[in-house]
Amino acid sequence: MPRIRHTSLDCSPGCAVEATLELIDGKWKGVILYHLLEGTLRFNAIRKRLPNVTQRMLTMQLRELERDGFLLRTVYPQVPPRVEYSLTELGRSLEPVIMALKRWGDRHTTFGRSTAVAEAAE
Amino acid sequence: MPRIRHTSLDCSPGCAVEATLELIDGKWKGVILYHLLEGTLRFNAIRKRLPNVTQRMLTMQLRELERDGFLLRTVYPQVPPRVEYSLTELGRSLEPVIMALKRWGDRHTTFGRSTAVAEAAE
DNA sequence: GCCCATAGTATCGGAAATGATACCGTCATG
DNA sequence: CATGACGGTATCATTTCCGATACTATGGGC
Repeated sequence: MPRIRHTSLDCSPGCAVEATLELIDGKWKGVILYHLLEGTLRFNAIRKRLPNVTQRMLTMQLRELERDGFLLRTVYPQVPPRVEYSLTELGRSLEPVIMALKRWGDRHTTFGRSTAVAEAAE
Repeated sequence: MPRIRHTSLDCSPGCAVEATLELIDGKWKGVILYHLLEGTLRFNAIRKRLPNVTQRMLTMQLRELERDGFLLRTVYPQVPPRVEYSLTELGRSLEPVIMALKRWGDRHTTFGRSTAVAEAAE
């Protein structure tokens, strides 16, 4: 069952904030989008970057992202199968959002400390 | 019960993205932060801006935001009580994130269409 | 004496999100 | 003939989130 879409127009300007959040919410979507910003990736390639995601969850998140128009799923009819995921224009339009999230995380969470070094060298 | 904090350092650079998302996730936090960017607000003032939030949920979200250091809760010992919420420095540091979310929402969701007009007039 | 305003708590329950585990098809390789 | 790679499904259990509703304290005004 898909998550509740933003159907009720009952809120103030801040609503756009929640609307966006809803779309990229879901435990793994943020990171998935982040990694796809760097280019096309195969299913297992994404999996390797997300050590704790289960196959099921990854599939689900990818399908939702596809449904929302953020990414394109290309199946090559080979054996073993080959499936590639890449961002659409709409997906790439999220870059400022993703990068804002990452930048904040780098500066203000314990996660960021490691990569903050690399970024400081910019 | 508080939500799971980011305790496991098991992920790649994209992790900062998720870490940030986790902090501002929770159905109302985004909008709350957005409204508080404009200044201090009392409990019921926030409530009026979020027509669909229940008292319980609003309290919970505010407490989590306070716990995470994003806002300050000031109680004035009066009757009837008066409680004011304002952003901390850390809270204000989220402004780029919130605004990126809002901007994207304004441009790409049906929510945005109305406020997009006002923004276009800038 | 009763009601109102403010800012909450307490309790219950249902729905949604996530996790664990097992299974599937096909071809190439050993 | 068995095994492994790839990209999944199916099923079940659990965790977490969220909503509805009722209840609370206190002082002032009627």
